[in-house]
Amino acid sequence: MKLTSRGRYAVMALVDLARFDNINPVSLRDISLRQGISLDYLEQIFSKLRKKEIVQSVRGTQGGYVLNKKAKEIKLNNIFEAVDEKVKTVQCNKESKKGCNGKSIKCVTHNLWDELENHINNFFKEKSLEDLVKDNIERRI
Amino acid sequence: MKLTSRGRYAVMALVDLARFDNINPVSLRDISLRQGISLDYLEQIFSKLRKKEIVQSVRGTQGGYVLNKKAKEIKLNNIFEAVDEKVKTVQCNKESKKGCNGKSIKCVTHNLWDELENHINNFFKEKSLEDLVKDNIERRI
DNA sequence: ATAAACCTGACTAAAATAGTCAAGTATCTT
DNA sequence: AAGATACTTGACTATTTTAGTCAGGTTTAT
Ligand code: FES
Ligand code: FES
Repeated sequence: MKLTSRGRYAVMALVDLARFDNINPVSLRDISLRQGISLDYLEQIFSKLRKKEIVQSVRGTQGGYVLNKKAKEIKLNNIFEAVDEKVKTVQCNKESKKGCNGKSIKCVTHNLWDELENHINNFFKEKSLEDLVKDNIERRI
Repeated sequence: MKLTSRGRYAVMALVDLARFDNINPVSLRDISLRQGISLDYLEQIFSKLRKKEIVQSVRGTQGGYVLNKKAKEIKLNNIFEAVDEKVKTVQCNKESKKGCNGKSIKCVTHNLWDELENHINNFFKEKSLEDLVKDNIERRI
């Protein structure tokens, strides 16, 4: 199981944004430079974040992005959902002969993976962007 | 983040094995049929499980595999480790200019991913094969 | 002997990921 | 009005990983 870059970048970028958007919108170029993430890739990611109303865009010179909610109200699971970083542990193939078909037949481990999925998602639901920013400021990164 | 088939199959197969190895070794062919997993793929997986001493093989006719430890002592993290299903959340690229280089420079989210990794691994360390078998018997699957 | 079952390594196809590239549009500054 | 900055979109590509196949063994009970 691994975390994809897309998910990781989304969180990195938003932590950056949360720290610097107090005065002016933050341009993706700045985030790109500070966090070492490809500008083009950031654009893809922010397009998704905007559609899910996690950030707001400001076009034109001096434009950029701003958080669309309080950092406290943005949880990790919201971010991941927005960028399609979903936790998927079950198989449950519609048309498998044996085992994982999800409906009538559940494989011997189905419940286990369900538990795991919840376990992970709980972690994401608890953490807010604000928590992350605070952590960072404390450690002076 | 998703669980790979290899990891899922390894656990499915071992749960099956744990239920049926009391009298005779269990052949991969039987597991393949019961769980709907490709025999060739199972062989790859069991080769790894054997090397990590989670199962023991019995060659020849009527051969098969047997658990090498008590089901209670086999934890999920042992299984995953054996089949290289590792949890990887950090990036920490050795040679990245900005951000994740892991040594001197840690990106703004490094600690978060570390926490996540621990969170997930704790789940794996707690669950034993015995727990899973019991669950299954209770639910009469 | 022979069949069942383990053993091994190489090979391949498909999917997902991590980007890149190109051609815009909107808005601020001068 | 011109130019620069920065958002917007969609298509395209390379790389990597995963999942699975295949072929050719060896061991051992009967
Ligand atoms: S994971 Fe859902 S039935 Fe196997
Ligand atoms: S994840 Fe370790 S430095 Fe970014």
